[in-house]
Amino acid sequence: MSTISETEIDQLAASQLRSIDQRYTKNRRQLISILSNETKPLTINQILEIDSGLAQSSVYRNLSVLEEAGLVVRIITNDDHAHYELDEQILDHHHHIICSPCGEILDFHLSEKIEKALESSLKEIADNFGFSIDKHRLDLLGTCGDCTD
Amino acid sequence: MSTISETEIDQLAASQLRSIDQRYTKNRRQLISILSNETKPLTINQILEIDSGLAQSSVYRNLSVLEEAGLVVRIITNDDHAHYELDEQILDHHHHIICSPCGEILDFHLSEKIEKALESSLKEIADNFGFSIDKHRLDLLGTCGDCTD
DNA sequence: CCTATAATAAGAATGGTTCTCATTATCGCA
DNA sequence: TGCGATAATGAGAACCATTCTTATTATAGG
Repeated sequence: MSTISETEIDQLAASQLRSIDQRYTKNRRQLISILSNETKPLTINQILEIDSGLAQSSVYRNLSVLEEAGLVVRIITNDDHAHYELDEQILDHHHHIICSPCGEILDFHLSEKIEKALESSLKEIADNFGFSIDKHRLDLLGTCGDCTD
Repeated sequence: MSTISETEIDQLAASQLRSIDQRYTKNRRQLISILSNETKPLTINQILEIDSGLAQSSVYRNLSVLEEAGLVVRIITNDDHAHYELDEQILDHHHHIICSPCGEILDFHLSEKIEKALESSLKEIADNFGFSIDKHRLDLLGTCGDCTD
């Protein structure tokens, strides 16, 4: 579930795809739609469960195109399956809380104060390493309530 | 390069392996030794380059055993290859700065102040989600100086 | 409504990682 | 120190998420 409207997402998607010479096709619309109805990152299998009409190979390819367009982010954890969600320009900057036993990923937000302090600290560190920063990610690893029972 | 001595690491390794009914064999000693001479996480291939006498399948299996024993951590990024380094009980708590183009991973430390603030904030968040936390990880993603040239 | 080009989808191929199993090493015990 | 039981090793096979191939279908632009 995103903070901006479905229409705005569509405009953004069309525009960013066009800028890398890609079309905003029916399949790609459907992927954006599925992801924008979720509050958590989905695996390919979860996407196929939601819409069994999609071809697996197309889902892989299109998520990859959407990632290149900066619309979707692929999340890699220790789980076997990658998870996908909308980019932060659509969702807001946030982080992930991951249940190691079941692989489930949920989104969480840091307080603005800590987030800012962290960012300025990270900027300084990157400078010292001679890195240009793209972004940071913060994961909380543990066990969810369901897996504890 | 770790802050505690090789001897202390060996004792820790022997003890923690014993506690999960595993032996501290020659191959496992060699892996611990290789990792303790590094300041950054290594891939399986890098480990095999350092000691070509090791069998790939044994390296995979033993790193997995060492991980179960809590001595080694496997780091998954968007890179194709997993990276391995000694656990934080040996190395100190730290985070990773990752070069997306070349896959290189370096260690960095956050100031104690920010680290503490972050930890208490994360603890609160985990409680709200009904999660028991194992640990957190913070990655800085960007491009290193070598890949910028 | 054509034509050129891009997207689709089914299945093959890829490749990092895990598994299998015959051989070798190690521990506990007498 | 030697023996027997059990664990570790390593070469190669198997696995499986992901990527690639290619023939077919859809789309944009004139």
